[in-house]
Amino acid sequence: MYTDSVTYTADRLIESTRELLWERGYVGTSPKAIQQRAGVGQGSMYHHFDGKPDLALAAISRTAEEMLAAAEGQFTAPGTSVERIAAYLRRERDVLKGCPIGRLTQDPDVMADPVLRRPVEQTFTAMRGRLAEVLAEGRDRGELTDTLDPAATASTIVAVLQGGYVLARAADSTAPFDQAVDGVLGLLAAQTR
Amino acid sequence: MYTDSVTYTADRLIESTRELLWERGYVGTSPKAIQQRAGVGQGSMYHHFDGKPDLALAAISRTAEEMLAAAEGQFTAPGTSVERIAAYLRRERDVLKGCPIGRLTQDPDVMADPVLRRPVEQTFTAMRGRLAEVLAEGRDRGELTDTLDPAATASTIVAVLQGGYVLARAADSTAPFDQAVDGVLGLLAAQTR
DNA sequence: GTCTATACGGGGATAGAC
DNA sequence: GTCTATCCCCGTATAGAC
Repeated sequence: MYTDSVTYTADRLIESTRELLWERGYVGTSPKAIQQRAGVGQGSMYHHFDGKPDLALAAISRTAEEMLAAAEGQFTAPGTSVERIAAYLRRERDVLKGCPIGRLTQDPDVMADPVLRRPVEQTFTAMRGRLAEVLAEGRDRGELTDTLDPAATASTIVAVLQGGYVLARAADSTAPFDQAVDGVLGLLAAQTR
Repeated sequence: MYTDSVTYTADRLIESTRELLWERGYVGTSPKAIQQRAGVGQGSMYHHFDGKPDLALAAISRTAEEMLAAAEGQFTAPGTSVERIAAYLRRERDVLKGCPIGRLTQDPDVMADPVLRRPVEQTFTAMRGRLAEVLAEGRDRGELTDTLDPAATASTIVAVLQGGYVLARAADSTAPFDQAVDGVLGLLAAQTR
């Protein structure tokens, strides 16, 4: 029964849930751990939220909103289509922590619950759609070749980001992430005219 | 104390561990679930393996070997550099299940254990290195432009694959994966001469 | 609103019989 | 080699007092 009327205690609970979901995923996060990190007692938690899924929904929704808003900041900045995409890909990130939304994709209990699943699905649908718009705009302005497929390329770019996190975590280094980003931007540069 | 001397029962345990790690990750997989899926009793499991980490190491190692061997099959096939990469990216895959190695990257307990972490790290290091070789070969043969960066592009390609899985799982559809692959191959086509 | 008590199954493993 | 018994702590709550 998550609503937006958030008290101070509830907010602390949501924040520690966000952190733990990011670090350990849904399956790896227990109510007890959430309470301890928030410095909130058992009774309080169950007073403000129905349980773990309810709390997770609040946390995931908040993270999803922030992610899209942050991206939008890059997309609406001045510059060419490719410049804005480069700014987005290269902006400051906690690369080794990975994507807080993308990681949920691997969580069987999240994917099995339609309510928890929805914000994850919508986030990526929105991201791909928005990037496709930016690319289409670049093409229409004559910045990009006519043969470039905005939708496919948008999916490629989002995939490079998500996959870059995977490579960085596997290597315990941001280097492969940066390489992957440099690589796709190099390929994209060849599409400018 | 995992070794390669594998009995029939031990093999069944390894196989069910592989499946469960793929479906639910390390944190989400219990010894009990492994035993039940393998049709093997508690005592048997602890006779053949020291415990969950030991069993996981056997499972992960086997999966990692298979993954690299499968990729090598595409890379050594006849055809141009780009053709072989396209064959690799487009080969039959269980896209919605994701990558059994890549998903471990999100598992805090796997990443925290150097022994379990190593095969994950090595798999991606090898994949990126091998793809870079294939690209460098294409460049040296004059199939690809001289300005293409083999190492960066290799990371991009592996990232597209890993990220493609994420997008597919988020959408519960293989479409974004296929789009991402088409997108990167489209960009790569512009590098051929 | 928050606290403590209580509950019940599961995770992960050990012990010893067969 | 495999089986059953047993262990202890944790996950995920519910109940009721304050």
